[in-house]
Amino acid sequence: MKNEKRHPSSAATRPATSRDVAKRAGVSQSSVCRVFDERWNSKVSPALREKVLAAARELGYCSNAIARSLTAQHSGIIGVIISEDFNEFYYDVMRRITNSLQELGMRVMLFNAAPYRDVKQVLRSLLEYRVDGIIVTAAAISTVAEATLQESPVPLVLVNIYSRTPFCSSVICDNYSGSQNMADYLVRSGGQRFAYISAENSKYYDISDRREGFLNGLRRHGVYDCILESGDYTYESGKEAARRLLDRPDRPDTIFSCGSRMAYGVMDVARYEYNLKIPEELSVAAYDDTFASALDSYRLTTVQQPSQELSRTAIRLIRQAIEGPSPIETVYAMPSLEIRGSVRRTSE
Amino acid sequence: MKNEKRHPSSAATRPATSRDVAKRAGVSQSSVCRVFDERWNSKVSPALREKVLAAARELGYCSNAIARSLTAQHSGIIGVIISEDFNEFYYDVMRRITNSLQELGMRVMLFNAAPYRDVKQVLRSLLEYRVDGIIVTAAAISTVAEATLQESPVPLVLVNIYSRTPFCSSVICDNYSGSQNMADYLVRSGGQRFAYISAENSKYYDISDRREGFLNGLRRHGVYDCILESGDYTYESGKEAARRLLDRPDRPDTIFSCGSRMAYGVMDVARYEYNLKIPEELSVAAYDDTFASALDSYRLTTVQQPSQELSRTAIRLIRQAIEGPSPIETVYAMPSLEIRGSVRRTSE
DNA sequence: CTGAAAGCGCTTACAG
DNA sequence: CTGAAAGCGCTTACAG
Repeated sequence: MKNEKRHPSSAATRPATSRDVAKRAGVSQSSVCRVFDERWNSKVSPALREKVLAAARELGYCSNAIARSLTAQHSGIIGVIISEDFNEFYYDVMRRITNSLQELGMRVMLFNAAPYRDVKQVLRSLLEYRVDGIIVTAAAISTVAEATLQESPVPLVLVNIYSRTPFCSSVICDNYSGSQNMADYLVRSGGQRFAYISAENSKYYDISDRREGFLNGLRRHGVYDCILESGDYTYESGKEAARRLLDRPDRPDTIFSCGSRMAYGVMDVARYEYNLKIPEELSVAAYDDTFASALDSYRLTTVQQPSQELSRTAIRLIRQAIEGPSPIETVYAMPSLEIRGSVRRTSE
Repeated sequence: MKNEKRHPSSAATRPATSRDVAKRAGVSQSSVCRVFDERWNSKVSPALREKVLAAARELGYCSNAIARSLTAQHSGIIGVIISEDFNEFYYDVMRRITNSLQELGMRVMLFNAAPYRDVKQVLRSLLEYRVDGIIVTAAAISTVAEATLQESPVPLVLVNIYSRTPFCSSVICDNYSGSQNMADYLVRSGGQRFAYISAENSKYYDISDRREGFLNGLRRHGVYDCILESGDYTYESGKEAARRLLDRPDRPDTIFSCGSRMAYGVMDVARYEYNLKIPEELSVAAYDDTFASALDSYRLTTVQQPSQELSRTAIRLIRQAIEGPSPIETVYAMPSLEIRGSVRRTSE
């Protein structure tokens, strides 16, 4: 379906420049720029100001940020690197970061660092555009990528990337505490035989913390036994792990999964294949609160990651780093428990 | 948790320029640039090339895309405008668009056009950075925003925004056909009494097409009766609509919702409050295939939007428009049916 | 408060 | 194939 209309020719007449406006208004080019520069426009006489504004309006003047970036030696652009395979949670974080940056008058240049794609290239692109700073909000950054990032000459902030030897500021969900708190809750709710489903093969850094936090949380209550299973974060792998778990003679009565998608699989297998009642006969809980958790068919109790705190902190850290030399901070954001109906309450 | 390390000073030594490299390599500045310009680097002698590359490596030279944009009169940046309240589907579209653009060597400048935020401002920012083109992938663009976009001097492509008087190219899901095909399927599956849940109060353009396509699809099979209900796209509103529907003496046996979240609400109310078996006693289907639809607890039959075709077409259209004057196209992308278990099959 | 001039780091004809 | 020069559209001292 085509018609005779055409796009505005991309070879259209050049947009007006400050020089054009100056000529029309009968003032100097520098004066025009001063009118459009917040730091100066108070120190400009109202008369000149009016003339310039009028001329600018007539010519449809729109100042050239590219030229400004070149002379001002900062671009007003923040590079944001996300990860290809990221989920609802990271999407939410990205949305918040974009919003905040936009409100602060900064621009976002977005890059997707697919696992297979070279982070080096992405970083290079970012540096070519002389971004003022970079926020890396990626679950899956390999250690080689980390080495690359380490060479960045511009301020960097890492979101949810754990580094043994911090070379820049970062904000991280406290996965250990999140899991530990869940362990507390599950023990107090009356759990007896526990199982934990991990996703070890994943390149996500945070997995071991979630497991360690959980196991340690149990231990603090004198529970030293916990069946360990694993999947790959998918619904299907959760179902398979559940079958292995529920086929055991020493079947667990409480299953905690390091991701909610796997937990949906556990619940569906338990109910539809093993005819188990949830939570009466089996308690299920998971890390990461995704959409389906709130639906009546699941009502899954979860550890909710603090996406707002994460993004706020990331913004604060990157602004600080851009302002000038600042100490490297590692901030831990506290997750919270989202209690729903998938865990039975026999005690308390 | 702070430590003594510091971010690389943002007032660090200036990055090396082509002039620095030239000096070090003992060649002219233009030669340096030619080595780094794909269009030229074949017409450069290997000897000179080597010298330049070596010097560049030593100085850690990274060409300045800002300066290049200024002289080359194009920035290599595409503005992408998304909508604050958008869902999984739009997120997927955005991801694909970002990926493709990145692979084509273009940069993405991302803006979030919240309904309350001025599209005018977003457009202005984009124009200041002299983006080469703009892709608007937003479900919620008001007509006033449309008027603003209309003034864009740079090529524009609209994704899923319907305009009565097309002023630029766009790619749109064929909501009418999607619904009509679902109507076909539901009638052939043996549906008798139909209901449609809309979300009329939404500012989304596409809603009436989904309804009309559905009603017309029914009519083509001689079905002129369809109960009309409405919600606001949320799970809760779907539950409420379901209660009203299932309380009727002429209770429908087939419910089609214009969004899947509302359909989850319908299913949960039907099963848990009305003790209805799905699909035996009630068939449910929805527009838009989101994650939970594939879970065993729902197995919702849906109309799946063609996110890949949508993004591919958007890329093609924006490239065309940037290349030069091109006819305005309105491309319709065909959705497909994702058949699962939420609709009974009594005939055929 | 305003203007003239230099310069940001490239690209692009134009010579040679 | 290589270099010198002008210019992209701003900002930033420096005068006045």
